[in-house]
Amino acid sequence: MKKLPDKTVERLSQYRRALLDYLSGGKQHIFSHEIANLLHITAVQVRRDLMLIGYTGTLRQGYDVKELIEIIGKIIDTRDGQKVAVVGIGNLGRAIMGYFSGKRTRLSIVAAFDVNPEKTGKIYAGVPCYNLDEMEDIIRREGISIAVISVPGEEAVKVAEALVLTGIRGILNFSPKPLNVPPHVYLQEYDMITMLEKIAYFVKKN
Amino acid sequence: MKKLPDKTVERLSQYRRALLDYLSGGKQHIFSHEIANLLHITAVQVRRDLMLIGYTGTLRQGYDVKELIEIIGKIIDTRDGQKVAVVGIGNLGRAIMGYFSGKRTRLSIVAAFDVNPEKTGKIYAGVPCYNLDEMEDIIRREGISIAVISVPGEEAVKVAEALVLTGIRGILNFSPKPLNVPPHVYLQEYDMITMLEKIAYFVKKN
DNA sequence: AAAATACTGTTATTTTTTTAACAGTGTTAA
DNA sequence: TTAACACTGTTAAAAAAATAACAGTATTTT
Ligand SMILES: NC(=O)c1ccc[n+]([C@@H]2O[C@H](COP(=O)([O-])OP(=O)(O)OC[C@H]3O[C@@H](n4cnc5c(N)ncnc54)[C@H](O)[C@@H]3O)[C@@H](O)[C@H]2O)c1
Ligand SMILES: NC(=O)c1ccc[n+]([C@@H]2O[C@H](COP(=O)([O-])OP(=O)(O)OC[C@H]3O[C@@H](n4cnc5c(N)ncnc54)[C@H](O)[C@@H]3O)[C@@H](O)[C@H]2O)c1
Repeated sequence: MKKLPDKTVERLSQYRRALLDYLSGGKQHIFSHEIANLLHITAVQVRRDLMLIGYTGTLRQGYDVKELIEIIGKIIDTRDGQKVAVVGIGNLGRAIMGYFSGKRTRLSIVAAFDVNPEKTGKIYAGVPCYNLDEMEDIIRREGISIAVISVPGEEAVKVAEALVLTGIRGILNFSPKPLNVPPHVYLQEYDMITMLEKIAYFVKKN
Repeated sequence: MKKLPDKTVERLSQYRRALLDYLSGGKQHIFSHEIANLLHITAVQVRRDLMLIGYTGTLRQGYDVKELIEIIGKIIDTRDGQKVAVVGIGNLGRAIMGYFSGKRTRLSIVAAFDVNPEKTGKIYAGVPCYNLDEMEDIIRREGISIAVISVPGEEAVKVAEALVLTGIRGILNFSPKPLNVPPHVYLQEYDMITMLEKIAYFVKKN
């Protein structure tokens, strides 16, 4: 299938979670406008996204919830799930590890890395924390494809370079330093200060 | 001035931080392509953004760094800065508080709210944590205009409704529940699982 | 059985964002 | 003093995303 638009993929992930929730309410089918209500978007957008993935509902009945969840899974997930590493087990890194632990999902955090000897060797949220030296080995051995960077800004650039060398395929960067990675590595940056300053701008009365 | 595009505002925030960094290197002026290199974007985009804010550099010299920093400040910041509250002092909430503490910026976290009596009454990263009951009072009294939501998903919708009633003007939501706020409240959602699943999709070999 | 209704799927349009093209201009080099 | 150069600022074009328009169809209502 042709690559889907970025924003459509984001919404598919959200549809799936909303639908899993909805399933527990016992209903088997759902209309586009109902999905739209769950996410506070429009029904057109939902239908357009579903069109793009080639899933077609039934007239007057809407979409089969289980089927749709499954289809979305086929698009997003790999057969065996993908493995994730967190680099930098500070306050944010630990919050992330804690948050993911126990969530059943096709994405599992299987390794953490840090340089602080007080942290390496320990287990955080059930996941071992290794020294940065071991990163390449372990990422290759475990087949980890995605990394989360939560080291201080000054370190992030070096860490990203090292990650690229390990053959990682995707990076989620929480440090405020813009990273530069080759095109075969999918990079998603999230800079909290930028987001807050953006809000500040739009909130400001002129 | 006319409202700037969303993405331009994001980049302005990033320009400013990159420029502050650059200033410490002692240089007074900077070219568009140098700014571009700092953020790993293109020089055209930089020049276009600066055009939109009406700032004009000098030929052959580029932009005056201090001046540009100041102009961006005029656009993003308010005279007295804006006050921020964090609702939900769990792992993520505390990480955020810790991260912001001591950063000199025009955005300051001045209050935290939680429902857990073990947390309320305490000070986190220099900021008092109040009971949720007091939220409306304190937000109004302090003139807090921006809130960060880091409560569990099930609570987020209620919290957001309560926040809207306090007269808050902007919300940054970290819970995975999509929120619905009136148009005068600027909402920015950040759903970490969605972002990771998006990466998973683009990283997946087909 | 005709008309109204309530949906889906798709194409068309609009809006937003990025990228490209290029005219203008002071500066250096020939 | 003319040509080449190295920049900026702006307009034009392209790409991405959201929104609107609408045709198609099974079902219900009249
Ligand atoms: N805490 C937050 O809420 C928050 C918010 C926004 C952005 N951030 C960003 O996330 C990053 C981490 O923030 P934090 O609050 O967790 O910081 P922190 O100082 O608590 O943690 C940083 C961790 O990274 C480790 N580290 C340092 N250099 C390393 C390296 N080269 N390789 C591996 N590990 C290394 C440190 O030992 C430490 O454990 C920073 O870039 C920060 O800007 C954090
Ligand atoms: N921890 C992470 O890295 C992470 C990552 C992604 C998303 N999130 C989201 O952020 C939110 C918080 O995550 P966390 O890991 O900090 O969870 P947490 O359970 O550690 O903390 C939640 C906090 O919210 C408080 N709370 C509960 N109901 C409340 C209410 N009605 N009003 C005020 N406070 C209330 C709790 O007392 C607790 O202190 C969740 O929605 C989670 O999905 C967290």
